[in-house]
Amino acid sequence: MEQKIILTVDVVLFTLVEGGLQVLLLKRTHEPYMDQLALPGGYIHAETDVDSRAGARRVLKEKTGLVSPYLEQLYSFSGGARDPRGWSVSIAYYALVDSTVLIEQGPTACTLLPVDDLPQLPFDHNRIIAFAVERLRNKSAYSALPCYLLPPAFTLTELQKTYEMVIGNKLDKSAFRRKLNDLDFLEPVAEVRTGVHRPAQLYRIRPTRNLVLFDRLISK
Amino acid sequence: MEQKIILTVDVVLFTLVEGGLQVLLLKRTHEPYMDQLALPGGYIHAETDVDSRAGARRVLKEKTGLVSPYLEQLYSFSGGARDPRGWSVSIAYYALVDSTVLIEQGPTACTLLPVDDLPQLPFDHNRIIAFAVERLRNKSAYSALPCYLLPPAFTLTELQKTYEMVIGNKLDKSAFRRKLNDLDFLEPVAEVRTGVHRPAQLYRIRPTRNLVLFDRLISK
DNA sequence: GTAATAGTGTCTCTCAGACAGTATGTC
DNA sequence: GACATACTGTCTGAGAGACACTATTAC
Repeated sequence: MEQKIILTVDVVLFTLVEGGLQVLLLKRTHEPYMDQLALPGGYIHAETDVDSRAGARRVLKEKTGLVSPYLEQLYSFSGGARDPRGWSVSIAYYALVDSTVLIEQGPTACTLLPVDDLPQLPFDHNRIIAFAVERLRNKSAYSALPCYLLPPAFTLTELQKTYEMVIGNKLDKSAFRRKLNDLDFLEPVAEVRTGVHRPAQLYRIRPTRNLVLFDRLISK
Repeated sequence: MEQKIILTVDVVLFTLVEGGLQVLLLKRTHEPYMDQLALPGGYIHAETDVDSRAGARRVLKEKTGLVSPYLEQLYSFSGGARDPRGWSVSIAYYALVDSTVLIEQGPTACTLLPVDDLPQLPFDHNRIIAFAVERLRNKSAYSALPCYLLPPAFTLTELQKTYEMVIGNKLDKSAFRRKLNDLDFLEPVAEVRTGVHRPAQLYRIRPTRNLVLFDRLISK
C-alpha cells in the first residue's frame, strides 16, 4: 500500500568566516513558508536525478550556483509532522565551501548565519542543522575535513585556526604540525603566503580520492 | 512535480555465532524477486509510522518477531536503477541482537549467513550489507557497540572475543581490561559464570541512555 | 597436586601537551 | 636593530602493547 509521500533533498552548506562557522540560508520562493529563510532544498526529480546525491548536487547548483568539493549524505529526516503538506522524507546532505568562493560565485540573495545563533526555521531545519553541526564537529576531530573550508592552498597556521574554530578549542602548534607531518596528507606547493612578517609555506591536500581519517582525535 | 516514488525501509540484523558475524535474511513473499533471500524490509506506512525509525522497528517486529536493543539509521539508498518497479528510496537501518534471543524468539524460517561470504542478493542489498558491516566495524573500534551482540550479562573474556570477532584482530587482555576499567561503562552483577575452571565475574552495561564512545580506537 | 581459565602488575615505547627555542620576513 | 610570525626541539606524563605473574575453580 503505497502512499503519496513527499521526497525532498536539503543541503546544509557550511562556510567559515571571521565570526566562526556559518550556514547558508535562502528565502523560500514557494509555499509553504514562502519568503522565510530556510535550507536550500527541493523535490527529487526522478526523471533526471540518478540518485539522491545527484539530486542534492543539482539542487545546490540550481539554488546557489555552487559546486561543493565536499558533499556527504547526513541523515534522512522523515515523518508526518515535519511538513504541513503531509508525510515526508528529506534526505539531508551537508557541504563545505571556502568563503571566498561562496562570496564570489555564490548567490546574490543569500544569508549566512552563525550556527550557534540561529532563528527559528521552517520544517525541522533547526534539527537538521544541529545534526550537521554535530557531524562536522565530530568528524573534524579525526579527519582532514576542515581542509574543505579553506581555499585549495593554505598555510598550516590557517589550517590550525580552522580546526580550532570548528572543534571549538585551542590546539598546540607543535603537536598539530607533528600530527600533520605524520599523517602526510598535505604537500607543499611552490608558493608562500607573504604578509608583514615571515612568509608562510602554502600547502594543499595530496590528490587522494578519499577523505583522510585519523586513528585518534586531533587533540583534547 | 512529484513522482510516484517507492519508499521502503530495510533492516540489516547482525548477530554473532561461533563462525563470526552473521546477517539475517528472509525469503521474499512477494514480487519482485519472490522466494529469493533478501533483507527484511517493507513499505513505509504513512498512516501508522510516525517516522522511518518507527517503520523500521515495525518491519523488524512483523517480519522477525524481534525487538532489537540497538537500532540505528544506516544510510539512504536511492535511484532509478536499484528496484525494477521504478525510482526508489530505501532508508536502511541496522540492528544488533544476541544470537540466543534470535534463535529462541526469532522467526522459524530465517537464514543466517556470514557477512564475508554472501551470495548475490536482490536489489542493492549486497551494497547495503557491506555499508552496514563497515559502519559496525568502524564504530565498534571506538564504542561500546559490540556489547549489544551479547546477552545482557557477560564476562569480560566473552566481550573481548566479541570485539575481536567484529573488528577482526586480536586484543591484549590486560590492555583491554584497563581500558574498560577506565571508561567505567560496565558494572558487575551479582553472578558469576561457572564452567569447568575458575568462574568469571558477569558484567552488564551501566544503565545510561546513550552509546558510550571512546576517544581513541580500542587497539591496533 | 595438575590443568585451564580469570584476572593483575610492570616494563617499554609511542605520542600528545607544554613550552622554550630558533628562523626569517617587514619596518 | 626591533618585532611579529613561522617553524622546530625537547621534556614529561598518559596510555597502549607485550608479557609475565598470581588467583581460583574442577578434577
